[in-house]
Amino acid sequence: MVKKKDFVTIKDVAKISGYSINTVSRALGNRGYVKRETKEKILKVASELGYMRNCAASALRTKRSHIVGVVVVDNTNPFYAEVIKGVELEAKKYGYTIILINTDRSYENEEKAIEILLQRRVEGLIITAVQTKNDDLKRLVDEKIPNVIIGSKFDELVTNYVCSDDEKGGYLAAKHLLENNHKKLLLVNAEKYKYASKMRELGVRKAISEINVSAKLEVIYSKDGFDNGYDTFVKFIEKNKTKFEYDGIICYNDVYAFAVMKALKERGIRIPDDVSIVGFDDIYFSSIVEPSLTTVRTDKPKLGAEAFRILMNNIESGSVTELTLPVELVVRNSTIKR
Amino acid sequence: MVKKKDFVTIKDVAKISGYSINTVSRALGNRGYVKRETKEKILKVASELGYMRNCAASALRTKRSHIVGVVVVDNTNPFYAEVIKGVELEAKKYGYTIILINTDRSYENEEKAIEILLQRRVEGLIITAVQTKNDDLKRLVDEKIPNVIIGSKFDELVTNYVCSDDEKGGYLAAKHLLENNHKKLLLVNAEKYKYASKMRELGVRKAISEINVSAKLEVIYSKDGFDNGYDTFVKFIEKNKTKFEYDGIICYNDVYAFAVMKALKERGIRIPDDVSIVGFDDIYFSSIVEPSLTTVRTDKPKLGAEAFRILMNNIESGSVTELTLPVELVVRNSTIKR
DNA sequence: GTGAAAGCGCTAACAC
DNA sequence: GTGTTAGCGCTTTCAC
Repeated sequence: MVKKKDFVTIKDVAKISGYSINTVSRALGNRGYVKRETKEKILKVASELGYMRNCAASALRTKRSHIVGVVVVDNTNPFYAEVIKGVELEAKKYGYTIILINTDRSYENEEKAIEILLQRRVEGLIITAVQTKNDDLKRLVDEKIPNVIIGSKFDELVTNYVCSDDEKGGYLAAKHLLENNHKKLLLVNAEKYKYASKMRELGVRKAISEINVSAKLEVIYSKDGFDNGYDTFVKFIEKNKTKFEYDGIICYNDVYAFAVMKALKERGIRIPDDVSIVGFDDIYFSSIVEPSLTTVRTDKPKLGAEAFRILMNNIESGSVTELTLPVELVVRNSTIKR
Repeated sequence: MVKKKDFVTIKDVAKISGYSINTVSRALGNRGYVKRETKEKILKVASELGYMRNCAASALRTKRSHIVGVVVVDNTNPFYAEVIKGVELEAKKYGYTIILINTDRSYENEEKAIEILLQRRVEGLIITAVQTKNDDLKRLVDEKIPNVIIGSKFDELVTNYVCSDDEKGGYLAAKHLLENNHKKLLLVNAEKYKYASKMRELGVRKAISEINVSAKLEVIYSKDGFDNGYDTFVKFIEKNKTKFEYDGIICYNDVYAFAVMKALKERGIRIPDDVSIVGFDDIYFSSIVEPSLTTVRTDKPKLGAEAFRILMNNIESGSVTELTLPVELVVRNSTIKR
């Protein structure tokens, strides 16, 4: 282990400037009474010496680390990437930094991540939950460790939540198709246990019951990710060997939509001529793919930024907030009037 | 500010277990001599009390934070997202966590990010540099603060580097087109000052000089990102009002390639029938777009993982490493034999 | 306004 | 093997 140069401490600044450690601390921390002139002198010495405060030390003393933990399923997923960015940007404004940990959809990893972050004494956690189990989250709530959950809700856990309006989103997607005279819908949903999956399906069904009860709806459920979505969908259409019989497909999210589009193209089924596709999230590539994807847009950076702000409120005042952000339908070229 | 429950400390564990603080510390830290039996008792008490080590405290004492700072241009860029993931995964194995900061392509932000991370006493930094200026990096090197730079090199800075073989990549892309009888190439490159931009262009030129010196090459330079790439390219082809005259386009990266593809499609120029397109990076969506993109694949998670490992080596032994990772051409449907 | 002294939770040296 | 003591760099009383 290479010897590392010691950093300049407040003590060094005190010695050189001739003031006490304490006065230096106050001057540097903009806190308590310090004569203007004294402060200037101290700041000068500090900057000359290249002083940099040691956050770990002040965190230890003040019990405020100014760090928040961010636990996500997968930071390479464009949706989470944007959420993370939202958190990071907002955190920066408040003088906070974020420690990022991926769980790769594993509950055990989620549990471990939380453990690690607590050891680091993060002031709070922002979590996009794996949702297969939630004992780890329950523990946070029980121990009153500030936390915000993004993108899902658990009835049994009273805590801070930030979600998109998933039900409304499902509703808008289905409404768009129904109003454009689609009659045979397929919903390629995520796994049933997921909150967003349930809500989006609810919205779809509501639209049907309101707008056209005679429209047909079939629902299939797929694990997360492009490959799983592709496999599930392909298996489904291969089983129904007869002609492909849907005129509109609503997908759990844009990545699923891409998978569906790929499978359809491979089979010579044209989009949107033969079948319309609607996605969810409006990730970056949705406007680029061919045809560009009609989708329900969620405000991902805002999801992150609001989560951070709610976390701060929770830390400061103990307030508990459930926030649902609006969604909007973005119509592009993957859907058509029939 | 809500009062927060104090965490259990080593002192509490000492009191309850009847051993000294020190013995407890050793037992919990797996360090020094502790009788097996004693250790078990202590661990039992610790777990009953819900003890969790305070990393900030031990970091202060040992001067090892077990944190590394990760500074990227933009975590939502699929390339960086994968690099980050590689770092994070590797860091986890070593018991490290990462603090992530975005710079949004601003040198000032990069400088600030480094400042913040140093205050947090990260053990080292992994940086994808903005490259417009590098005084901040120079400072790191001068002050011997462990750091690894990903994706670019600076002649004047002797430090750790991890890059993909950009020159080889450019070479492979051009070779592929030339060998498939393309004669009029366009390189849509990133800004000239960028390391990867220079190297990739070098590779392209080398291929031409080796394989077909009579092939034409034009180069245009664009700022980063889809929108900039699109604008630059459109402006370029609008200027050349005559018929579009290239039979192969090599793009700085896949995102540029998507932008180019979009602009071409809008003008009824067919890919690959009229013009072939080659990208760089092989991000996730490159296999999904239509037509799927021929591209030079870089191993992004490995770039991150290796950067972390090199950082560890540098911290432990002071070793300085420059690593270039191999690239490979992935041929898909955006290129064709002429 | 400024300084002295205590202590955050932990680990390292050194006794015993 | 275990305990005593000091101290990492900072902030927080509380004197003066």
